[in-house]
Amino acid sequence: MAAESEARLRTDARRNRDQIIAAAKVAFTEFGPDVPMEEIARRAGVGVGTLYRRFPDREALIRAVARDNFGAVVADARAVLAEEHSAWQALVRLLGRSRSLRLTIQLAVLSEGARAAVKDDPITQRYRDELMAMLEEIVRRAQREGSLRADVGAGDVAVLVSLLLRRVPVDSEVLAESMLDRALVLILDGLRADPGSPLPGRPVTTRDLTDQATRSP
Amino acid sequence: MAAESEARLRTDARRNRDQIIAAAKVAFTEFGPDVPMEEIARRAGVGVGTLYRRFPDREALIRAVARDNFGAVVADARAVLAEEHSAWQALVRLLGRSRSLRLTIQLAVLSEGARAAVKDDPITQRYRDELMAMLEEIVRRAQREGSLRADVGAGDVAVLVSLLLRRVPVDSEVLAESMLDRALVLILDGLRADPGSPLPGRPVTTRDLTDQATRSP
DNA sequence: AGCGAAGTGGAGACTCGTCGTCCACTTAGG
DNA sequence: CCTAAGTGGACGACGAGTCTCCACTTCGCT
Repeated sequence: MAAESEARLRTDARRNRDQIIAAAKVAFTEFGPDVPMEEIARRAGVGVGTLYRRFPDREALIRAVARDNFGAVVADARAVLAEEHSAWQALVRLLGRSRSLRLTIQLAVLSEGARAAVKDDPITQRYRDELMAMLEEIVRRAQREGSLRADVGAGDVAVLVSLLLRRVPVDSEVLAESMLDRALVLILDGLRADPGSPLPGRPVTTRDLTDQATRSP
Repeated sequence: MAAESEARLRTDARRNRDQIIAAAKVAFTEFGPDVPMEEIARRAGVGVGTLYRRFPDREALIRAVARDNFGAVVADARAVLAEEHSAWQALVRLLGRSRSLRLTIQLAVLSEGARAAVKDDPITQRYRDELMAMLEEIVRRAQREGSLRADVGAGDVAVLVSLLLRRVPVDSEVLAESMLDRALVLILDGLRADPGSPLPGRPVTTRDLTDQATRSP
């Protein structure tokens, strides 16, 4: 349905639509999913009218961005998984903080509103499930190959990444980037296989994370 | 001056003032420093009028809360530093995610607005400097005793803690708590002394963090 | 126990930022 | 060259939050 109406777009309209999504990606990453619609329109070089014509409300836009972005991340992850034979290396590459992964987490995990908007979109849902499955697969393989500590679950990894990928309010972009690069390495070292300290509780699974909305017993 | 006017308060007024600060602490921790003034008043069991009479605007309230809270954290840290002879243990205890430490970071590091409000308050400033100095001291001692990896600075530690202490939007409080407990241990393991991976760049100092506002060259 | 100064609460006026519509105008493309 | 498709941005509506104002209550002194 959406695909149908999109396909029939006049070429200039199609171009504008793409620009809007691209602009929204950047704006969402930068300011979060509450950024004013007008800001997005401005960055896309279109009027708000055009934006609203294409996406009747913020939710629709968020959904479109989420699809686009989740798709990219899934493709990325698949590629990494295929190329890298060391599961640990795959994990490291996956967690390398990329723009799109950051936005994905922003939309899917943090931010109440965006989560709600995305929750019921079947396409995004499929992507998310696939992503989680891949993460679990990597964690399992890395543990089997002995590079990842055995007492963590994929959820633990996800929690750490989501902590790391949140927007940091530091003025200097460069400084922030390098700080986070270091933090990532430190965190990865904490995940390395060798006792270190015993972890409290039981491993966090991906289910633990996704169930958060359903308030299961 | 502030102290003078506070001292002259009628006992009931003084009580209300204390309740307001207590309520604000909780509300700030829970919703961030933008929580509506009315919400704070409600929790304190007073009217907004009373709130505004005591604190002419949000900034004034934030300043008062910051003083109160920083003071507590500093006292805490001092106690830990005195009791614990292992610097590593001191570090572990310090980073144990306490309510007040969380609020402190919230106000002093995250949140544009609060940072601005607090920046020029000399009392808070002194507390902050003292806290930073203590952290540096601990890091130095822990490195000398060989428990903390040598290639990190106090700033690295601060960055990790601030990552960890941000509000996590998970419905189940209990689950969130236990997840973060695990994340903390994982992060601490990454800080442990033993090679692991080489860190990129140079150690982040506390100066790197505090200079963020002044955009130095 | 009476009195004035100190303190209170909350209704509502006001501000501000954002949304989303509407329509006169422009443009793609047959 | 014509028209259906598309555009932009001014503008009214609106919700959330701030802060004032003042009739009323309470404290605590004598």
